[in-house]
Amino acid sequence: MFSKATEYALRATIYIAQKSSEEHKLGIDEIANAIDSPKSFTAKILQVLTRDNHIISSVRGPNGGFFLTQKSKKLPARSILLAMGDEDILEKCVLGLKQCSEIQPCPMHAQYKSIRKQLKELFMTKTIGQLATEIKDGVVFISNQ
Amino acid sequence: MFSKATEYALRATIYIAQKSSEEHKLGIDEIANAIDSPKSFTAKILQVLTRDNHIISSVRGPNGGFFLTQKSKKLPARSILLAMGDEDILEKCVLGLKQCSEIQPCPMHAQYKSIRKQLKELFMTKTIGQLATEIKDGVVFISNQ
DNA sequence: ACAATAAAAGATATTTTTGTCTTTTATTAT
DNA sequence: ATAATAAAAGACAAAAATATCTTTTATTGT
Repeated sequence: MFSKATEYALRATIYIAQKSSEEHKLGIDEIANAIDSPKSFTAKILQVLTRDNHIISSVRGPNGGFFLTQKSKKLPARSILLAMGDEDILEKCVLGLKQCSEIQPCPMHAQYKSIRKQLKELFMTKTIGQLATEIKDGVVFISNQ
Repeated sequence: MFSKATEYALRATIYIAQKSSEEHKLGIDEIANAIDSPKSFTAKILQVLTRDNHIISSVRGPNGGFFLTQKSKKLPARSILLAMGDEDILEKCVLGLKQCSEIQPCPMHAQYKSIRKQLKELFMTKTIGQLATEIKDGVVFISNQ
């Protein structure tokens, strides 16, 4: 569905949203470990989300780390896909046809459009904070062991 | 959603199903041109579908080419995904978690499982022949121009 | 038999994705 | 000020995906 980078971005952001605050920031070691992702690669991804997209916040030095502002927690999950350049799936034709549309539908269009719409709806309505809360509610912990 | 290879595989197979018969086979040039894919790369993909998976049939030499048997037209679109090793999307967690399930759901599981189910249903019920017929019915032609 | 045709097979190239490692910069506590 | 800490930045490496090109093999019509 998504690239590894986008998967890590989603998992990391949700994890940070759940565990961090402005007073308690998270280090890259803890994050990468918790979401089962390669540390250095994850650091690069967090850089993109932090520096280029301001979805995640960070400070350097002792007691530094990553955290999410309340404002960021209100962002839809889709904003992570946009930041990672991986939002095509919410828009594009299943068969990869450029001109696929209501007027020139591909053979799967009629049935697929509803699925794509639901997927888009999911990523547009669910906020990062909501996703983090669903973990807090005790349902599950992000880990891949 | 799918890899380029899988997109080409789906488009090519549907195109061959629509245009070919045991009496009228299609050459790689026509196919690659019609579905807007790189010729040699498409040839490799057709090899996989032909030699390894027997979804497409082929004969060499003059009047040779690719075609689909009636039996193959009854295969579900999913069989192409399986052949291309790209069926993960019908099974896996959106966030890429290995243990995501009803018991250990990821924060998106509750809503995503319905979408994934519909996608799987689509690829399991729609046959290659049905997809080809939807084009024949005059709705659209596969091309990316 | 022979030439022409078209897929099969094999080798190679390019690009993208994924991943690692080292150095630098900012921040903090002592 | 200085040392310790932790992210930022940059260079590099490996793997996978995408794509191209050449040679071989099977088949057919003459």
